[in-house]
Amino acid sequence: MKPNQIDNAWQAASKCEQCAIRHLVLFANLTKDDFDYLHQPIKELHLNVGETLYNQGDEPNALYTVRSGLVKLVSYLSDGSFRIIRILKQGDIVGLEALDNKAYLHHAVILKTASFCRLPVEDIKSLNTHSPHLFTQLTARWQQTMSDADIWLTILTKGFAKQRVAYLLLHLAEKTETESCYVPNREDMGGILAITTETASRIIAEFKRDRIISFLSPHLATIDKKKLLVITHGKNHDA
Amino acid sequence: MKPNQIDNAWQAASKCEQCAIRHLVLFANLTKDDFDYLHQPIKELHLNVGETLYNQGDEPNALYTVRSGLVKLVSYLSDGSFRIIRILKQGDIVGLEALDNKAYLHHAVILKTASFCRLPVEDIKSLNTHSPHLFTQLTARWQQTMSDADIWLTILTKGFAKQRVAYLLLHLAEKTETESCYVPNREDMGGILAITTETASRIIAEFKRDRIISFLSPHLATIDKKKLLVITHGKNHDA
DNA sequence: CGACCGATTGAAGGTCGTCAAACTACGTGG
DNA sequence: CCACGTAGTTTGACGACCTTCAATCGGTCG
Repeated sequence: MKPNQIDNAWQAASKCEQCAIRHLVLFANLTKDDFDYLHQPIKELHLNVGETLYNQGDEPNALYTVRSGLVKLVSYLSDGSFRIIRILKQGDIVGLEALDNKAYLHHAVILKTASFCRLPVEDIKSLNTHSPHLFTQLTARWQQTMSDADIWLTILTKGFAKQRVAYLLLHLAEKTETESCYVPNREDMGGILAITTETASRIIAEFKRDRIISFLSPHLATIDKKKLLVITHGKNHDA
Repeated sequence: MKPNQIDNAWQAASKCEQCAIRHLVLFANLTKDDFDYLHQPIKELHLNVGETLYNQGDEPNALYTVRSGLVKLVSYLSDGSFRIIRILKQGDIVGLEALDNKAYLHHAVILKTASFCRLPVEDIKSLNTHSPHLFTQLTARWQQTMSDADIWLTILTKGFAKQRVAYLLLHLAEKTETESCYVPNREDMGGILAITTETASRIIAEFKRDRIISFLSPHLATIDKKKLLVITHGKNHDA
């Protein structure tokens, strides 16, 4: 156990100009002059599965660019149950609400070992005051976030549980951009899709029997995208 | 039928400095100097129930502040069904995605006779380049939109249809801030809550029998907030 | 008046939640 | 090495809830 996850996770300052995923991140189109407005070098941090980047209600003084891994944003309801609001991958921004100076709105929990760049709110604001470049990127991120949220709302409230699970798997496969696909545990799937763990389990078990999904490890599997796509579209065609 | 809704809806330019709801709108904290960056006076427009402000895919060259009335953002799915993504009231911004220069993401349809201020995208961008005041407001609006979307996602995917209808009515009552409450037709309620028109109708009919809701006109009713609150919280207590 | 649209109600069936139990994997300790 | 406990997954049975399909009712408009 580390006495302080965050402190120990700090790495040497990143060099934004040479960043390998620069095209994906918030600072994508900043000029060399723009970087001079940063008060301190941007720091990078690494977190493991289950660790939290921040909690709901924490004072928000930074936002984070996801360099690798997966993060879930979790919100708890008055009855003790929870809902997973979003899942963020490489290039996404975690904690955009920090710009509004109030409080973080969710718990940000690591799903898959992740690394981040920490962007202090003051720097973002200062940069934005002096340069129009960042505004464009911020607009795009906001737009992206809204658009994602709309898709979730549209798809995840539509159709049978089976269709929703199929869609979720396809969505997660997009995020990883490989043949293998991260598969959340059944409880998290329930939290994402608004179904019970049992229902999630039944459907995943059925997919396994139908060879639609094959687990390589507890949270990693290969999926048959064609079959899943068919399931998302129509009714159950039992072959 | 008007040959062109938009043209005829134009009113004389509004005087932003004297706007009665200035504290609510995007230009809330602009200075007198800031307004000099506007290329043309801000125009106001009025639309009636069923008219559209813009359609999904339209080229986005303006965003709109809701001065009065109600607007629904509608998205159609591949199977022909639709989902209502958000409902916007006084002070909300319609078409924020215009800033990202691509296309409107939804159909914006008037639910209740509404008036808007039209804010050209070029003006917004120009203003933002010259003044930091607008950025603060934009951030706040984005934040508000995201926050609303999260609440919808959380609440509307949780619990029985009856609880969801109850919550929706309370939510709509908040929007109007009076004893009377706008009540969408049953099909729209279905589109919002991801239930069928029949289910929506059954629940509203039951609420009417239980004196929880009383219609003043087809789309206007008084509601018993206490009883509705009880319903949103717990299981069905048939009295 | 008759057509039409939306709201309402009924009946039947399917899906999913609830409660419960068995099973697996994993780590601990005897 | 094996017994044991814990946590997550799977499976079963039952019933409530909601969808589907259909018919009826009420109001408006031509």
